[in-house]
Amino acid sequence: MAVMPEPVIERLLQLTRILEKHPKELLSSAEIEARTGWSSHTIRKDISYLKEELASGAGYRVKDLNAAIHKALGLETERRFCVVGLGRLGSAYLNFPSFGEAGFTLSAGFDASVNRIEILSSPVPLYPSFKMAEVISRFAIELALLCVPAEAAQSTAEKLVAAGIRGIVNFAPVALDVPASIYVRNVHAVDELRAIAARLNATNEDAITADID
Amino acid sequence: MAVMPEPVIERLLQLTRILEKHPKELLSSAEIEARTGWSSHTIRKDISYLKEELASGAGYRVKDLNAAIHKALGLETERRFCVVGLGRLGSAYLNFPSFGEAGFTLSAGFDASVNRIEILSSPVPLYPSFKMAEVISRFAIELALLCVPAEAAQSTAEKLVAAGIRGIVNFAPVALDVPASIYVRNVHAVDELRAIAARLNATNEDAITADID
DNA sequence: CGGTGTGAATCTATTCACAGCA
DNA sequence: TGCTGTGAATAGATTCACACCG
Repeated sequence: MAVMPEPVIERLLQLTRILEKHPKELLSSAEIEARTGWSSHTIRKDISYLKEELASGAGYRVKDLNAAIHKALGLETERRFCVVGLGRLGSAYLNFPSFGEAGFTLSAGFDASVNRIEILSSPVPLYPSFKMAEVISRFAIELALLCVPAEAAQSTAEKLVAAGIRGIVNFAPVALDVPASIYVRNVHAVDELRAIAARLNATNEDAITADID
Repeated sequence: MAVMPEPVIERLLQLTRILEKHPKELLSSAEIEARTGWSSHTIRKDISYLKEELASGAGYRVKDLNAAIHKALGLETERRFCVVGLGRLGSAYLNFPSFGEAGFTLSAGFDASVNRIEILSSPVPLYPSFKMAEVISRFAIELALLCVPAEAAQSTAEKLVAAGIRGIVNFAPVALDVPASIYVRNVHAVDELRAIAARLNATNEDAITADID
């Protein structure tokens, strides 16, 4: 199989969101274009990487397509994760629905403050931070949502890496410095606002340039 | 000026995070490579789009570089935003620090439940959802953090668009269907976990393939 | 026909190589 | 000498065009 380009993976991942909620049985590449802005060519090409029989004369069979993407991207394997840092954001994720249905099992929560752990009610066991290494290896936890304050993010990330974690979703607004073998995805509301602001700005500048021409 | 490619914008945006925290006065493209994994060539090329004098024989002047990126990407203009949906996640963002220092002003919070609004303590004024259109236009709010439950996301997004919002950071795990002129950035913990899982999987498959060869 | 599947062509981004500057 | 700046070369992703299938 030709190796799947990075952007293709990102799009297929997003596509599953649409497939999950799609009410009808079939969905054509043209409809996906209208919904996402990606050209129907791109979508057909993306789906062709799956190398499966998914079409039916009038579009893709939604269920089969979704299953094929899950299979190709390895989303079928159940994976365990933990939430580190149980402030407002972290405790919000402790109680977030929809992890389970996506094949992710929340196995533990950690916080530096023993007090905080005792106060919080949680559907999963909570531990003080010093037990991180032990708990992560005992339950074979592979992924972490890092929700500690900015100051603590780097040192906590290092502890996670030492404990054998394989991927981190970083909610703290700092760039983590970890080995290249660890997968990090940054999620910062501020960065997202900035990304939109940069685009609003670009749009305005284009308009100005167009006026001058 | 040659138009700045999309990926360049993303990288420069991320780079500001590193610059903000960098302790020294100078930073070379080689150091950035070690920190981010992007090749020093790519970084120099990216920075060359800024068309400014930023080097000093031994690397870039951190402060100047940061300022130049802010200028080029239009991050200097103060922009107002609101938080829509004040459940656990939304109320966590009401109290998030670091928006202000990045040039974003939180101007309002909205929730469908009047009760909830009265209970919450908040540093900014809170309104019931039916006042969204009025408040957004009165305060010239451009951006929104959408933190409502999945079921309400689409209809709320439509109200935001009608109210004149220009960009949405969507925390609800659904793909929004909005006009192409509205900038949407999706932030879903589940999707980030999936993206990491897909990569873990790819790594394993490569290992297996390598064994076979 | 109204769709998909896919090599080939085009367009875009990254990498290279080396000139030039402190 | 060490590092940036940038046109040119390479690699990579998207788009196209058309064969093919239900």
